[in-house]
Amino acid sequence: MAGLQPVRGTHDLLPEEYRGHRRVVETARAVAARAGYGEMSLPIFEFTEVFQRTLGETSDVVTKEMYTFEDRGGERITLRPEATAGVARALISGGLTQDLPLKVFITGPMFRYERPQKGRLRQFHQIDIELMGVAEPLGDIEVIAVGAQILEALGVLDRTTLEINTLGDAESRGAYRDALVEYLSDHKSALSEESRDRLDRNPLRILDSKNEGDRRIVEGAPQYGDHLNAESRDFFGAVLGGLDALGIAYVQNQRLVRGLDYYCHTAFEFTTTDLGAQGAVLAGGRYDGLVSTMGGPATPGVGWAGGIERLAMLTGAPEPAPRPIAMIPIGEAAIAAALPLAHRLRGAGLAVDLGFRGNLQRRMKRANKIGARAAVLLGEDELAAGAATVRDLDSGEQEQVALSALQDYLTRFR
RNA sequence: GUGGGCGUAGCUCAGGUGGUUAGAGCACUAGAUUGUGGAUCUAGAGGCCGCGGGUUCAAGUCCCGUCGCCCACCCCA
Repeated sequence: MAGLQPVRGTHDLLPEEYRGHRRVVETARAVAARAGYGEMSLPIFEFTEVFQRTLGETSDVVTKEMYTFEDRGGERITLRPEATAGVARALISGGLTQDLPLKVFITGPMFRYERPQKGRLRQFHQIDIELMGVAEPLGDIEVIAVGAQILEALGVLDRTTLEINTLGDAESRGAYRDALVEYLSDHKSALSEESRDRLDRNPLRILDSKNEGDRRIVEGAPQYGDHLNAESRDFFGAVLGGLDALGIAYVQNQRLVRGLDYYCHTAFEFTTTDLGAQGAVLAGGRYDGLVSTMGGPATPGVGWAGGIERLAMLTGAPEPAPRPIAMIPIGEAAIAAALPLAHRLRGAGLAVDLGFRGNLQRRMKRANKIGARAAVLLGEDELAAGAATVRDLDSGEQEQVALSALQDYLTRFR
């Protein structure tokens, strides 16, 4: 069976599986639209710097997961690993800073060069909303609330836990970072190799370590909460207060740190234990520094991304496809007549299947196989009478219907 | 990048300690049934047993390598 294979970590989405994806996307799109988030589409590749600068030179995504290549003009191009940086770039290059707040919904493929496993692919799909130009905690609350509402609409909210944390503002983050580095340096020899490596480059990530020894050391580490300045504490308090007011349950998790460098203040993740090791199903946070690090005017932002594959797995079997009506001509004359008839009925909004070959029995079998709701039999007798025999494939009952009344009659099978 | 498991028909899988024409179920095609589907029966088609090398009189089976898939670490959506 060697030969043609899909590229590792990519996946064909056949119609049945794709219905599950569509349900996620359509639900999210509708919920987001009600909150005023309009859908936009972005290029799936950008200049490499767009991601390199914004995601942070030390993040895993940038250091080892980007699909980067040189195009024919010698430009360094990267397939987008996430959507937020692209929105920020569009905001700046498209002059949208004059029209804030910007509220957008995005969906499409993302690319990360990782080792595939359950719920993790190299080409995967996300839904994503971004709110830019709002510095108030009300923005964080709305964005999280929309996420929760989408999960609710998908029927999976009660299978997730909202974990939330604050990274504070730049001042708090700096103060905490200093305290953390001081503490960890005292235990440096006991840290795992990887964590020792992170001590200089990205110490906050050590809090996230799953290494046994590291975890024990982290237990005694200074708490984030103790180093927040008053402003950051108030901000976080307001966010939590808003969630309380909306009845959105959450768990504070001081170890929740975002992998991408541009986050500040609120960080959150809706997680599940039902998908194996890849538990994050919808995650995001606030990124007030992003637009300015890209060279644009200081513009606050909040947003999240949700994994469509993971959400689709969680929602389970997709809804069955709508049941068509099978058009079954018998004989040459009927075949000639069936095509325009099917065309007209389709034009009127009915789902009509017309097979390409076969006798009556074959076509009936096919009708059954595709789950047709009814069969429209068209033979010599019917043609002569200007009618068709319509058979209800569930009950087995059938009756003759004049062609002029056929369209009306068939609507009962929708 | 690191570990573990697995690669046999379109799909799900059998094929003790090597032994000659490689099997089943589902799906597919045809017929039983020339204007009536689902059920049943009959027949048929479908395999470089992932790939390459090695051991052997003999390899789907044992050994080495390689590629791929899955799961986990890591990271995240």
